[in-house]
Amino acid sequence: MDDRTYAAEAAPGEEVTVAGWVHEVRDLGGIAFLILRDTSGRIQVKFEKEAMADDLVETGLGAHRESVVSVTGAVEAEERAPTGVEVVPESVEVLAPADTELPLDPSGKVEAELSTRLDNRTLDLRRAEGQAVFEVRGEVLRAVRAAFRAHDATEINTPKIVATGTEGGTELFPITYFGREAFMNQSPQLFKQLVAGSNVERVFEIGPIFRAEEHNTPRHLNEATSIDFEGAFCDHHDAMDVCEAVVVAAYEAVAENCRDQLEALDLAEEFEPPEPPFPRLTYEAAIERLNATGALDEQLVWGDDFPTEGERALGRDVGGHYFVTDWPAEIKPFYIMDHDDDPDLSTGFDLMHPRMELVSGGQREHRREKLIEGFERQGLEPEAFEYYTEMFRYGMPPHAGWGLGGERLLMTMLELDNIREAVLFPRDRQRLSP
RNA sequence: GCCCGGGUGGUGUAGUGGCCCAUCAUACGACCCUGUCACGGUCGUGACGCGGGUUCAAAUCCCGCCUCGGGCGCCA
Repeated sequence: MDDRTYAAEAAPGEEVTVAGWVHEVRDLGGIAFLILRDTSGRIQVKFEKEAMADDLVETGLGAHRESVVSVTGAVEAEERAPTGVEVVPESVEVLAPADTELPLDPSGKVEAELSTRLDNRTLDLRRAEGQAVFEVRGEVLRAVRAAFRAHDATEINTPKIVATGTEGGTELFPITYFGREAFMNQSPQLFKQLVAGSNVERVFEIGPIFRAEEHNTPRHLNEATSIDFEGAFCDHHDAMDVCEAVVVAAYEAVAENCRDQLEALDLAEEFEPPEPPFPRLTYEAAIERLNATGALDEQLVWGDDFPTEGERALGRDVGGHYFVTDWPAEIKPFYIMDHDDDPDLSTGFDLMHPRMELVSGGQREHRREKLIEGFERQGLEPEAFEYYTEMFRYGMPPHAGWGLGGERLLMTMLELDNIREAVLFPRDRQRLSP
């Protein structure tokens, strides 16, 4: 296929071979048009029945929608054609026929439900919108990596099969590991800390996390992509700075490099990168502000977590991304450091989008004794985490970091209704294939 | 884990006890049409998730199962 030309690049005067899917055949009688679609766009192939060999016309017009065809012919400028050019075919080959009845309509004339789309993801991704989401996703990941590198962070990969859970609390998927009990990791948290404690110092990881919660919502997955950062000699303020930079970099890259995709998603008009710095509200201030909105039936008091409706109300009030800082120590995990001058207050922070939580982070407890106390307070057995706590004996620097839900970033960025749209093959409560 | 709402041709839908051997769109098949742009026109094929029950009568009401979606909790 060396001499294949993309639909969007076929120039008048050239002799080309274009290959792609039959998007539509419009047969007007004496003249007919086959719209061929590939990754770059569409191009029209013209069949003038009188002037062309019967078998050529038969092959071309007999191809069903979504069949894969290869067309060789001359490209001609034609202002009546949708893209200003059309191919006059000399030969047409059907490389792969498609069944006549499709499980969903890639031309988008008839909507399909999300579950139908996910069952037929290949066809779904032939829709311009589906293609656009994952092209944007690729750009986000590229931009995020570049932003981390600009902050001197090294990309790492940590195990997804582990002996113990990270934080307790959340449900883990159990597996059998050569006859021993093991789990799919819910977070790279402890591992990235162990690497931040080395000379590598600043690390990031983009990888899967697994959570066995049986929730059924448009914003949860059982396998998600976590974008994690951890930096030695960072405090929670530094971590928030990096977080902000990474999120903004993702938006800016999409604004700059994904115009066509935003167009396909009908977002081109309103798409705007968020303006740093994001407001940083303390938990206490956030509670007061939320209570003042009057959105909740019951006023929140110190120590409460924000209910879903509260997150949304506060999001509407703030109107953009914002951090919530200085959470009560009791509702943050053991590895988050508390303020020295107020042990009830933690350095934990969340980054919120008006629709939902995106990031959770904080400065970590690097003092071994305090860390072990924390384990005990949370009802975890420190012995199970010796591989982790032992390393705190040998010079663990102060460090901080965070984890960002990759799909949530994409979902909020592209205003997707359901997080499953942001994953090629989502894993949820009921979906295990494809 | 608790709670709520759905499942009708390939796809998306209308249909709250008889007006339904089920509506519309799209797809599919046949025919007509030489500039379509979601081409148009005529005709045609094609469906009530599964099982049980109520009733003279069930797509419609009830029960169970399967399945999908959503809300809360929790979280990324």
